[in-house]
Amino acid sequence: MRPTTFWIAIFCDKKKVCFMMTANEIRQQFLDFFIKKCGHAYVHSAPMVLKNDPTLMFSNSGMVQFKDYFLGNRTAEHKRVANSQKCLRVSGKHNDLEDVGLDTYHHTMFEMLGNWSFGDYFKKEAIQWAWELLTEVYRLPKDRLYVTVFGGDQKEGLARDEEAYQLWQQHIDPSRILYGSKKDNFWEMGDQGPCGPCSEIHIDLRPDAERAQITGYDLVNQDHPQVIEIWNLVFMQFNRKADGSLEPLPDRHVDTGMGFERLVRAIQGKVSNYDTDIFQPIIRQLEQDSGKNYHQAEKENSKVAVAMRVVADHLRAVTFAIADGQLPSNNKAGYVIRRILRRAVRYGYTFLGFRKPFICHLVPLLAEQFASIFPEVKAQSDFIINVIREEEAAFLRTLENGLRMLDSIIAQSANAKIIDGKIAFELYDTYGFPLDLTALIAREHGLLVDEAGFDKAMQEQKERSRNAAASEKSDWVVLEASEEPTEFVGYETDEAQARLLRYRAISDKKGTQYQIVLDRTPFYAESGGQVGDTGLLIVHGEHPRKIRITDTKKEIDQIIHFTYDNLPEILANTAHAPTVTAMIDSSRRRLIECNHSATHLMHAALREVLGKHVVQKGSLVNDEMLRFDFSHFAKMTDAEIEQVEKIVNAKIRANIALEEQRNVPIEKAKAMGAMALFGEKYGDFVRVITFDKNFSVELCGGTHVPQTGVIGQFKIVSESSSAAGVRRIEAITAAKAEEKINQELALLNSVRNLLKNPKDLLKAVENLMEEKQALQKELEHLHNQALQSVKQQLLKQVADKNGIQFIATRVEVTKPEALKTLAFQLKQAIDNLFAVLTAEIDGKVHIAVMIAETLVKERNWNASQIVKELAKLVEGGGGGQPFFATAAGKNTANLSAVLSAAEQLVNQ
RNA sequence: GGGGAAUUAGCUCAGAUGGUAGAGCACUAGCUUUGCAAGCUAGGGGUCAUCGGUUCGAGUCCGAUAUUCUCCA
Repeated sequence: MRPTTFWIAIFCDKKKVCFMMTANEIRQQFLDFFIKKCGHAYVHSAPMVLKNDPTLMFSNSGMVQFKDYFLGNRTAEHKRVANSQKCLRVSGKHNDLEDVGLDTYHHTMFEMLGNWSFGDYFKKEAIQWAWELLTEVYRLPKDRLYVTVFGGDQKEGLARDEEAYQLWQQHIDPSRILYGSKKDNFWEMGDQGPCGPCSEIHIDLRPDAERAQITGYDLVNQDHPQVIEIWNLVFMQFNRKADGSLEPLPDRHVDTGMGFERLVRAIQGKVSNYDTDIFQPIIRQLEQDSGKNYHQAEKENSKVAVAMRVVADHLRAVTFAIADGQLPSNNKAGYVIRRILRRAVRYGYTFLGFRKPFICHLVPLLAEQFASIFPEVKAQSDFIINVIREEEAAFLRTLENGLRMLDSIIAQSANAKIIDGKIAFELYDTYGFPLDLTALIAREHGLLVDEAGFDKAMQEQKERSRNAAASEKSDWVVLEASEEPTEFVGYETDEAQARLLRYRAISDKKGTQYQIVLDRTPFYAESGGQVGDTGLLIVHGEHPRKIRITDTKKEIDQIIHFTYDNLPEILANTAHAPTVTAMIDSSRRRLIECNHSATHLMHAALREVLGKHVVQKGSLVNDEMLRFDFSHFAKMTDAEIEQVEKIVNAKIRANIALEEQRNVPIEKAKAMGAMALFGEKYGDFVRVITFDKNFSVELCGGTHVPQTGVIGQFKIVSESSSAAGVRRIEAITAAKAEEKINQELALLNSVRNLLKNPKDLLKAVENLMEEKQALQKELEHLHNQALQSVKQQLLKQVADKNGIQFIATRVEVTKPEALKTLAFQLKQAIDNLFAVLTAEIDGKVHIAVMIAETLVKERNWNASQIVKELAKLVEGGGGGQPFFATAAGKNTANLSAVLSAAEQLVNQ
């Protein structure tokens, strides 16, 4: 990474010309300062989207990727590290998604600059370096800076952080140091885990006149938009346990986080993060595309400015998420991304007048902007653009539907002057219409929305969901303390002796499960798409006991075994850390391995057949099948699918031996041509799986067949789309494939037998279908003809009675539908018609009454009422319209009575 | 995992309260035009997602299934 070395000249303070650092330069100076001057190692940002952490969906701060170091689960490779971490926050104290864009300094996606000490330096250096960087390198005015230190907490029994106070005094006047409460100055990762006092640096960016009136000291931590925290130095020295108590950590760490966007704003002297060169290029593009002016809108306090901020912010979140492999979808992390994108579309739709996808056009700008620090966006920009465009288009359609629906609701509610809260919620729920948008449109029509009703409906829905989820974790029961991560021996063996180190209970609606940690295990934990192993733990002792393992998962690099068996009871009489024999379900594992190795072969084959743009976007491997999602823009043709199958099966027959290399330096692995995935966090050393070094080389932690011949057979069963620009293939291997092929062949055989073994089966079926259609047409035609002749006869029977063209007769037809058709045809042929047609079909009497519209009006006759009267005679019922009605009854003996009753009607 | 909605012609969609399945675009033919673009006229095209139920009668009401969308966790 090289600093971009151009300067932008700008005018500030009207007269003075000063030079302003670009955002890219500011970031680079931070990294240079800690790396070159203070001996830190640079670490690339972890993916913004997390894969193996059940407690968190996204990196929400810089420390997430270092969590294990703080927890003591792993020792750091470098004791001093500096980085810029991509972060995403959509909920929390200040980061509720619905608030972002309303102000000028909160974001969903942001960068967090940080310097880190893992058991190395502590408060002294952290404070000194922070001060030096801000005041000497960035030359921020000292008279605008304030710092806070932890003021102690009686309830926790924690003293003031005098040490930090003393250290700060060496740099800054005591009148600029504030003591803070536990809320502001004691940092915790969550309910449990490492924590400690922190010290924040705040900056007062108000104009001098305002500063003279009220001092910045009084505005620190008061939510003033111009007096803001820019850097938080966290000194981790405690571990919070599940029962709430604190214990000192063996090693003390430093974790600092500086909000990059705010820092840039402070250095560039702007009143808003969005006025910095991080956001301005995007906003300028938006101005061009929408024909609206941002700063004008800002002055007028119009929603146009909010909308541009929302779009500029959300664009970043969505783009980086997709670059890290998280596509918008309908659940979990994917749903968060979808919601963010939709919020941006909504604002663009309502306030910027966009009716077609517009966010996707901004991606190239962003890709260029971050090319040096986060190249993953530029490398995939075509793909990202496609995904965003499709998602935008889909939501715009939904929006239009909702608007139509809202229109009709407004039309119906015009008298009530209020829109039912339940309906507003339905709009929100089904069409993604937020309340404010519904309210806005309602207001334009002079209506209000019942907000209380909306909240109630929302609350009810949340309640339903919560009851369905909710789980509770107990503390770990530690049988033997250990800081080593579990050793995985499953590459070599299916069975191993191990010690049971700790376990805990997890309860939810479905019952209680136990999680188990061993010192070593052959159980593969679900990862990289490969499902976790199942199997048994046998607890040794006088009375050996079995623990059935139903699943194995990773939790921040710990291998966790899951069981529903009652662990406290099983372990009741065992000494601490009992010895167990851990054995996986081997036959299941062998099937999984076939599918996993086949996935690698298929991945390589796809790249050969479709092109190098094919990149894995998701993978599932279990004992039944494999599922593989990859980037590709068109449906695969049958020929392409066939070719992929052919290549994979050829490689299987070639019986290529597995080549497994562990602890390969990542750079070397890449040089070998190994496919690494975006959005996947790799360590410095990786495992490389090769099947023929000229064919398939992948970084992979999963388990594989020893040679490809074991797979036996490979068969693609479906190819479909899973998202915009992403195709999904499902395939089967080994015995499953054989079974499937045999089934299909058997099916084909029985069809062939049915058709008496024709030469060309396909042609035979086609003929059959054509013939059937022709016959159907002909039958219809004949039916019509038959009806025509009946109609001709009926026409002759029509007689004039008192000026009414009357007919009442029984006809021979086979379907009730025919009575109806005849009645309508008679009506078309004869004016002033009064027709009563009856027929006996399937043991029931059917009656149809047709009355000319003129008679309906003149004589006030009603076919519906008449038919009801007539139906009574045959113990039936019926109804219809005034001019035409039908009925049916079961008393066939009285059929003629119906006809004479009809005659009487006319004679009256 | 839970709630809600949608599925009608090749495509995009209408079809209050159950009562003879429709429009626009696309398609075919004829006419108009030097040709194109287009216009006019006529026509073909439907298992109203599937299965079952209620009813004299179901695209419409009820139940199940499938697929898609949507909201919540």
